[in-house]
Amino acid sequence: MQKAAAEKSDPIAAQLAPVGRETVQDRVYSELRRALIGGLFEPSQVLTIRGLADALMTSTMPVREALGRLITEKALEALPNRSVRVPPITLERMDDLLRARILIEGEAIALAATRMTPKQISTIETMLSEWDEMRALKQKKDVDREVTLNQAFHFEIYRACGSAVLIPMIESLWLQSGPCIRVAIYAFSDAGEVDTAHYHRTIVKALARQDAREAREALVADISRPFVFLRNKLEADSKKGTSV
Amino acid sequence: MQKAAAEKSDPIAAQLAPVGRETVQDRVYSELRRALIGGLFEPSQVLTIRGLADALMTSTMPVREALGRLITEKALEALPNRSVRVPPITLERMDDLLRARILIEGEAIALAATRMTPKQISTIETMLSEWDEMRALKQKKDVDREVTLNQAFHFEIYRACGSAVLIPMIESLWLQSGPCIRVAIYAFSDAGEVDTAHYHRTIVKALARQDAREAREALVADISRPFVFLRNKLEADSKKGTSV
DNA sequence: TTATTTGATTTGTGATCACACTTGCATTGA
DNA sequence: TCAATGCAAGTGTGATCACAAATCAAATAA
Repeated sequence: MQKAAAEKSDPIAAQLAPVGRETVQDRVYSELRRALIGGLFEPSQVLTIRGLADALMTSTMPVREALGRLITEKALEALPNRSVRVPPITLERMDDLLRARILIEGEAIALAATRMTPKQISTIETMLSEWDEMRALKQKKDVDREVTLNQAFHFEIYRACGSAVLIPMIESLWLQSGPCIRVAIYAFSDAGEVDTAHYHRTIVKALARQDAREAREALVADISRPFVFLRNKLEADSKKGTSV
Repeated sequence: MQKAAAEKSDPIAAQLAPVGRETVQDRVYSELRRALIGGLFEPSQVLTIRGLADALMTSTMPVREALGRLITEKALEALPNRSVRVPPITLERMDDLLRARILIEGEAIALAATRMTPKQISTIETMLSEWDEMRALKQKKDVDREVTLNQAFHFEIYRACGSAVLIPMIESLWLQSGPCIRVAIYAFSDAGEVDTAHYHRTIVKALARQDAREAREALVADISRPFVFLRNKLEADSKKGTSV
């Protein structure tokens, strides 16, 4: 067992090649998670185990376990028929989600404000310029990249709060609001330009000053935007037609 | 298909006998959940799929899916060996859990304070007297019943907050702090009597007055107790012996 | 034409099997 | 005596199968 001997004598190499290999189940779970946060599935869409298994080139086994996990996180919904779908959007649910996000992400950024290192601050400052880059070549909106960049920015901050309890809850909330957000972003592009970078800049300034109160307020403004926008849109739509 | 016809013509009966039967997986999941919240497993205990399957008289399939779900909720922990255990108790984790619980359960009870109906208030008032009953025959402390009653009291309140997002998060937090709580309750009984009913009575009074602020403060006092108690105990223990 | 029924297909669930990896213990060697 | 080696039991993971329930479609009856 030369490999084990090498790991024992060289703990650094052991860390570089961690013993825990990635399972198929984890890959499927991450894949579905990414798709949900990015809003690649649309609300009320029904997912089948065999369908996903074919799409992900694996058997049904890893898929059903991943689906079960996503259901417990309320990222998916189990219908009484035993079929699973991505939860539909309702006004009540949106308000509920936004309130929870304000509460928890607000607390996380307040904690982060007092704990972020200069290095971490400069990391999120660098991210700001990426928005400018993206705006420079704004011939076509790259929604995927917007979502990814926005997510990276927020979680870089949340990670700094140092709470192993809050962060998974925030991930769960993003998972649940993913479908709504994607719809809202598409609605944004119809309604003209909206400057996410401006909101993020305000957040960075507050964090640089270690001003927890300002940071929280700026964050609330940032995450509220898509929700209030989508809410207005849905209410306008329901006025025009009686049906949803 | 007379059954389908009956359901279609009688939607009430359909609700009384919901089509979704309980699966074995759900039963296993609930069982493990209950055991964890009740603290029947001790911290750092390793659980095996086949062992649980035998204990629950089923095959490995429902167990592995239930374990996967509990791992995503951070109620259990996946070690790099691929074995799963109930997470060990650390001071950092306890503080982290308590802060999150104060934040979220505090918000839930504040919402509930403005929404609870007189009927709901009287329900939790009834629960208070059960504590007195239990204290009457206090020859032996019935920890299981204490845990169950405490849980029923709190969730009767949380349900009234009307948030489909906050309640699952609270359940997840209870799942995570279950093992700690059990340890703390046993420590309580060593340290003499502690009057849970007194704290609950204060909460009920505040809720009856629809005083959200008072209710939140009383709740914080209630849920903080086992944590600060256990914290003191752990710190005292670590002073006596260098090892944990 | 419309509503009902019947049959075929699809789908989720649970059990079992095969494989790879880990763990623990006994044997062997220095 | 002690460390290293090798074997055996145990464990998690993924695939496949069997079965029951649900869904859909065509065919039949009113």
